[in-house]
Amino acid sequence: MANVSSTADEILRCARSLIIGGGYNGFSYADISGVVGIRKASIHHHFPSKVDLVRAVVQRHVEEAAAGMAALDRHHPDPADRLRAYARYWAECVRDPANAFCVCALLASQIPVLPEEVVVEVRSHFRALSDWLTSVIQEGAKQGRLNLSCDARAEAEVFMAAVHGAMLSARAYGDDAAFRTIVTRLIDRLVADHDEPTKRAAPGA
Amino acid sequence: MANVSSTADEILRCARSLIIGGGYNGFSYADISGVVGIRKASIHHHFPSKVDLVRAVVQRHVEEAAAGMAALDRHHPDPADRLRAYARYWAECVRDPANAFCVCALLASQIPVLPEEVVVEVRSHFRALSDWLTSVIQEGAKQGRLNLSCDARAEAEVFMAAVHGAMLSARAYGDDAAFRTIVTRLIDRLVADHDEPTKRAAPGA
DNA sequence: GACGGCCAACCTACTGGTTAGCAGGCTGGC
DNA sequence: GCCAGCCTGCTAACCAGTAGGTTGGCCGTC
Repeated sequence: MANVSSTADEILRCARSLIIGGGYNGFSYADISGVVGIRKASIHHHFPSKVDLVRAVVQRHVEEAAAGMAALDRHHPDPADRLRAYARYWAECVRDPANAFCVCALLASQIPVLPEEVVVEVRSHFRALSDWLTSVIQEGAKQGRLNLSCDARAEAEVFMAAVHGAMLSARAYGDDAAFRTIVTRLIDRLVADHDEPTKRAAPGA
Repeated sequence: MANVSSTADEILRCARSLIIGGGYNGFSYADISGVVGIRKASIHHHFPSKVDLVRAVVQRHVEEAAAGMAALDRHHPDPADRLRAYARYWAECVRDPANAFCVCALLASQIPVLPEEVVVEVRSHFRALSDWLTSVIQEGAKQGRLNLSCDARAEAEVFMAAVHGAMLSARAYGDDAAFRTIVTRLIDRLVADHDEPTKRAAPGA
């Protein structure tokens, strides 16, 4: 909402990248203190408990994701292009170690040991992303730009799962190109299922 | 290799389910001590350090996975059936909270904070699984049972990513049915791409 | 008597969190 | 104009609890 102080902002950004690195139990207040150049107690001043901090990180991610999806909707009238732009965005993130995973996807893997407050935020992100992908795919099908092999919701769930799994594979292989390969395949299959089996030639085709 | 003592075995099983719950930093020796009914020091007797313990868990998982894939090869001559059996196996695991994730997939998400010894084991599992899926899909394509939209390796990478992502979605939604939905779609698309768009009628079709 | 399995007691480092308090900026009242 | 009062941002010092790990020794058995 209101713009928070730059220190709280820095703490959030730092916590975010630490979570992306190793999840909820993979970092401590001391880690943040070291990076931001502030004492542990000062972090507690901005975020009383670790739960508050992580929840704030996730909430911000959810907001930014919503804004990002809205921006994609605005800038890419063609649903196929919208999916490609979404993929490009994440491909760029995956290159940067501090950004190489979706905060919510990473936290989702640790849900059994996560505080409930964080779980609900993570869940809401999955719902929002699935909803958006469903709408994009639905629109693409209506316009004849995308070829679905089942209903849009199911197609969207497969898409989302594959994107998250691709982040995992990139990390496991230690090779960010793995992400791009998988996601490109995924989109090609949706966009050019019948006429262009392996590669898209030109956007207007 | 040689069958270890039942205590070491219990420790391994316990550590495994704890890792599945929250990853490398999501459990402690005290947690295991509580569940197995043994003192912390005794765990160190069997596994000198946490790295040794987790590496052993992953190594066992890799071995069991190899055995499982070999068994699927033996019991299911039809590659499409083999993929379905693989999916069924994991669908069953996902129902059980102590088994609801692939140990290697979960650890892969935390690679940046993992000791190198564990990382190499995790990586080798991803390679082995990708190799096996590639061989199954290749064989299915040769036999005309599967319809590929790209080369078998790429198809296998998409498949593996989607399966891992489906585990994540099931966890995020708190609904193990989400896993089955996604993976069923995924296989249907491979098996019955052209003649049965949404649902497989009978195995012999 | 050597060895495998186990444990009590202990260790150091670090965890998330609290407390009391300081410096500086902004306010209102005189 | 000035000062009291308050708020924000920050910190040193401290806390109890827990992390992974070590030591020395007990007990059975082969």
